[in-house]
Amino acid sequence: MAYHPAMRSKDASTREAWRCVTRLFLSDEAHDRFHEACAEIGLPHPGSLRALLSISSDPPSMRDLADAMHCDASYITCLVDALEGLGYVERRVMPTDRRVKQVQLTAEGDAARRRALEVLLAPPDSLEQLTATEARTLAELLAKVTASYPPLP
Amino acid sequence: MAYHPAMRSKDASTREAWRCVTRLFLSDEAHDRFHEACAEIGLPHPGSLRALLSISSDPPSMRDLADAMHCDASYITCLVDALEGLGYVERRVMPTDRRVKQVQLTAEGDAARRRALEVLLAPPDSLEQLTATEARTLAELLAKVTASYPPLP
DNA sequence: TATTGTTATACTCTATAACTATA
DNA sequence: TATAGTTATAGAGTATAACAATA
Repeated sequence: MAYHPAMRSKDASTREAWRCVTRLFLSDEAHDRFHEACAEIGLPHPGSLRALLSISSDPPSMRDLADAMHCDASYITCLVDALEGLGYVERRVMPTDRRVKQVQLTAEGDAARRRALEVLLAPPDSLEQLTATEARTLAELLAKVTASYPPLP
Repeated sequence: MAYHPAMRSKDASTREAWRCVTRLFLSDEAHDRFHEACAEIGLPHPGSLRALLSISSDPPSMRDLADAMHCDASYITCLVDALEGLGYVERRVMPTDRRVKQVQLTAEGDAARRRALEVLLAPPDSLEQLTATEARTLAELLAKVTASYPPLP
């Protein structure tokens, strides 16, 4: 195969970028932030915060949540129990199919979610050191990369 | 306070960049990759892979590993047991202080680590779609951001 | 019969407490 | 006495299996 400098360079750059993401991941920066956000709104599991963030204005069923979070339905029961206990969500039996329960965000739940996001999305010091131009470029590139991932409320 | 467009823009960009990182984090992309890498080299816990990756050529003590991983020493015992059972590391009593055990990587351990990294550092499809220039820019910016984080072997 | 959700239970990962050996 | 490491045990988080209600 012929030498192809552009391809080789692109591959190396892509790998280097992903290596940095992996380091970010291993640094527990985002992980710790997640636990802080849970503490902020009194949630016991990180799982219940993920569930809270997954609930859109179109109320999902328990099964929808299980699918979105790639976990077992029984665990969703546990997570939604916690959210309901804090008054952040309500279970509503769907009239058209009485097997299904829809998970509806309450006003308190919406406020709690906003507070949790405030903690979660506060950038760490390592990002603050970028110049304005660098920050904008980074945001644009990462937005392109994460376009296919589930949105954040 | 006076209106200061550059600052405001920088803050918004930084937040947007971090929001993307959080989405990447929530997507379980890196998390799943970690489990794949564990399976590749027969490790039971993700923790034991983190430990394997933390071992430098200057063999750390059990306590060094516990400090580096911010976890309890007893858990390090469990992780190193797993690594030793697979022949990836050896415990060596330090001659100058016989309380201390140094964790030495074996040739098998070094090979396993390389295979694990191959899985771990293979960039996901979402990154492959960048152009060569974009990938290079992203790598540079992320390298700057993660400069203060622990390195990856 | 198949699907939604719940309960009861078990497994995995990680921490705490009590202990041994060395300093 | 204090520190390194281990053992035994307990806790948090998540899954599996059996079940009830509805379709």
